[in-house]
Amino acid sequence: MKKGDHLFLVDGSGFIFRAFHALPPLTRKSDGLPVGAVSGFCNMLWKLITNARDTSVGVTPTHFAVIFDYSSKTFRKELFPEYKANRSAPPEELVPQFGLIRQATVAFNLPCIETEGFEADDIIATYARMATEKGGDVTIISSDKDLMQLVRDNVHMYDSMKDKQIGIPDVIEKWGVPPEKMIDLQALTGDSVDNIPGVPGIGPKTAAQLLEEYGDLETLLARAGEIKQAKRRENIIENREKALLSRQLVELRTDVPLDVDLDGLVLEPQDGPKLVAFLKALDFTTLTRRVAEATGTDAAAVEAVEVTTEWGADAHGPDVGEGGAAAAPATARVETTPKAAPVAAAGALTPAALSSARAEAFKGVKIDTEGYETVRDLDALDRWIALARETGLVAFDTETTSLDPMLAELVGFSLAVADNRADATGVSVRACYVPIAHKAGQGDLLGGGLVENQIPLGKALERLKPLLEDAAVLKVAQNLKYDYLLMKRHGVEIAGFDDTMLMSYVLEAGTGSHGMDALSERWLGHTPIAYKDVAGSGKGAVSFDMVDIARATAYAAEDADVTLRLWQVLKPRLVSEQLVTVYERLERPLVPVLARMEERGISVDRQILSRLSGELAQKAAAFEAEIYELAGESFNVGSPKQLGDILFGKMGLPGGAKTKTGQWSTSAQVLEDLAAAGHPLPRKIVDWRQLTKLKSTYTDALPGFIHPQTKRVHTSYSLAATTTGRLSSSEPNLQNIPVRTAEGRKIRTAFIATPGHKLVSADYSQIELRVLAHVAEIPQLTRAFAEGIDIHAMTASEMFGVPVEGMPSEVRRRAKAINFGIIYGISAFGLANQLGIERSEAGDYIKKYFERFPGIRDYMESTKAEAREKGYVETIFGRRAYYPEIRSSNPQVRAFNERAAINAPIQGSAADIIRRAMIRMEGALSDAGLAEQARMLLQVHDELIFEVEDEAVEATLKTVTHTMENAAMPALDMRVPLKVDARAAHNWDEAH
DNA sequence: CCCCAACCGTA
DNA sequence: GTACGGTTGGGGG
Repeated sequence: MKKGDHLFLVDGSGFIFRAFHALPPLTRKSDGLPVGAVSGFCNMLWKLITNARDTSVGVTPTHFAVIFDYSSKTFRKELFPEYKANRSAPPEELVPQFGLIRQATVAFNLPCIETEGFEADDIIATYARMATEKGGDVTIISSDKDLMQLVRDNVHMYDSMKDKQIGIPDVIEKWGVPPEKMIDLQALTGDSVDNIPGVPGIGPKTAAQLLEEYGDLETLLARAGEIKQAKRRENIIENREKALLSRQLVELRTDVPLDVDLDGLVLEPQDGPKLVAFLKALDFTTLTRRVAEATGTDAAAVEAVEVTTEWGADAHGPDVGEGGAAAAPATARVETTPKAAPVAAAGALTPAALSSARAEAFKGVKIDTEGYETVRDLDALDRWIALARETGLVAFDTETTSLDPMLAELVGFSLAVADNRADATGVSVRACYVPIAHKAGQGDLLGGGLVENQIPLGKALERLKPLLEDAAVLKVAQNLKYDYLLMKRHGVEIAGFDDTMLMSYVLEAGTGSHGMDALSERWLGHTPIAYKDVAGSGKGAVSFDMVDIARATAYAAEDADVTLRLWQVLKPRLVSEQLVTVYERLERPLVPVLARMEERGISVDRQILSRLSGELAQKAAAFEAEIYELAGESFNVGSPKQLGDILFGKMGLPGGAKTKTGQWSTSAQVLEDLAAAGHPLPRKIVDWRQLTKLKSTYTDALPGFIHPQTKRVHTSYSLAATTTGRLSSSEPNLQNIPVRTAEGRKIRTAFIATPGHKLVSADYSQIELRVLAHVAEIPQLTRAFAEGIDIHAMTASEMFGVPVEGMPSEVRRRAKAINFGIIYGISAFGLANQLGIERSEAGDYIKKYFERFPGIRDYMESTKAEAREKGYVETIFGRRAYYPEIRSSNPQVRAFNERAAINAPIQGSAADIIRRAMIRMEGALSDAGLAEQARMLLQVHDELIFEVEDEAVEATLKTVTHTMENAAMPALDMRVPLKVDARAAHNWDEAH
């Protein structure tokens, strides 16, 4: 090693833990072997070996080593037996990956270093010393704070997951001390993870301050008597020995005896076949392809190597992989690289076969993200538009400055078309990116001039509008609602579209994410460029207009490309699964409806919220004072942990339930019980929590969502977030605005109609019980609904033989709880909890209920059976909800899935009904001549909220009620009438 | 800085 | 007992 050489030291043991938690779980498809951390490790190594210069490391390594911990028996353990004593066993999915990562290192032709009795950190420290003594530079690939003491001018750290280099200023910024004082700082603070004691009560801030004042640990200990704060002074004097011991534990050794010297760490060229054989064994298709290409290896000709999950002291040496000890080694199957399947003409294929053939074909073809065209002028754009018109099919995607379509500015858009003249599977896809508003400069106040050679926004829209609004050309997008809303703000109303996200949702609700990356992975076997790799993440993130256009082209055009490929696979699958109707009647038409609702937003009175915030703050403060008084000390009331310590530790109250982490629960239920037993404090806590909840979640947060231009609040609805078919609302969530308590309802008074208007709220009465009566065909329920009888009273009367007239409220309350319980897939445990009765008594109720309503038991049993057999259940309109875990061997998991499967057709059918009402609503209002006067704003599962001109209120109430009550027709004539209550008022509280 | 657990708001 | 999303505290790197 000489000056100018650069040694990379990878903290292998640290990486695996971090990668395991940071990366999504990944398993080998053939056998479920967990390989997520190994995958992250391999990708990181490959990137550093081939491309370190383009990362924030900025240099190419000449020397390279991967360092591991040997075992837990180290010199530190001898020094301090409790060292790392509170470490729990690693997660079971992680265990097999330890061995695989060592094997990966060998496959990469990299030295794999470990030394008995020392930790990886000591070895790293030793090599770093050796290299710098020879004049070389060092980069430690880790973000572990324990290694920060090594940072120098010529020793850097590198966080590979964040692509961030850590130098001296970074250490100072983060810890308040330079790297060489990190040892003293850690000696003072200790480390609960490694069980290093430190000085109690001293955290990083205090430690940095003390070191700033006294220089170093020794001086500090010598002059501890001078510290002003009494408690701190005592602590330090008392724990002097602990601090010194901690220092010994924290300080890294730089004299570890090493078998391999620096010259043994010279970076060797990659052995293509050897590495490919390993990567293939783990099914890392993308990386296999990359490596094969870069090393000129014919991947198809390489046989996957056998891999082993063995490791540890017994597995050391060259015999790795031969081991026959405890765990049976997981062996890879040998597999050839998929080739583009020969496919017959589309006309000869069934939809199912076409979908599969396309998926197979796509999986065998690499997507080349460098081959996309950047469209720089109108002639080129016109050629693409002509191509789209010619084929009648184009994938469209926008790139913007924000995830919020109400705030986003258009930066560019991408198009993809399929070449019809290629084979019928449509494998040949061409894509382009059209930059419009990319900026140059550093993003400071002055930077940010438009990059040259971009089509101006106006010109682009002028060309794009006729294409997007022409229903004869099918536009395909992923999560179209976003692009629809954005384009609508630019005066373009997209017509004639499909949405791959909604297609996936219809096909497989309940089986995971429907985001594009996940779909691409699932259907195409392709990992698209990650957004954060283009625009950064966290602090280093930039908006898309600051992204380099070449990079933006690769990313954006790939999105359109992938979207079109997904469409080619998913569209025929909708046909073969007979889900076209669900998609076309319940999903796709809702996109423009929701986009318009979001665009309209609702008016929120800032003054009301601000006044409420003030009131809540005062009341909460008063409660806090009383709470501290009763507790005898002040503490963070918002911390369940601290609260638990006070209630069940200090005050010795009887603890009730435990949380799943073993903490005492301080839930409202537990506190209510304690209050009922005569303890004054718990009641105060409950009240305090209510007030602070209202303040932080609603009165403080809502004003921040008021749009700067429209002055209204625009929520975002997700169409594909739930398993059952419900919508969800976020940013802000307007589906959980308080209503149950008087205090909470005040928040609803802030949701108001603009002058000259009213808010109309229309909600379905008992829609889920009506759906249940319909699907389970329960005569008593059907009759009661037909006659408009109080359904809970009827239930109570049937069960307990009590006449409805003069029924005690407690009896009705119990029947009501049972009715709700049925919808939720009742259990004796849950019902007992709800009613505060014994489980046996709850069991008796359920038994009696089933005797009276045997149709419900039949329905529940048949629904469970259906879910078990088919893996999914269906709503009355044919929407599917998948429950793959219903066959779990874990009884708890199974029971949970059974209850969910029972609930899904009920909740989901109700969701379908209101979807149908929403889809028809604008037409109905328009037919009634109300299009201009009544605007639908919000949906809250069984309720729709409109803003209506005063004169149009009566007519709107009528139209809305009628549309909602008849929403199931004509597709379905329900056995039970649907009932809607609607009213109008100035604010949401009074309208509801 | 990110993630999870606990808690709690709605239907 | 179902379905969600948001806030806080706390633990981790």
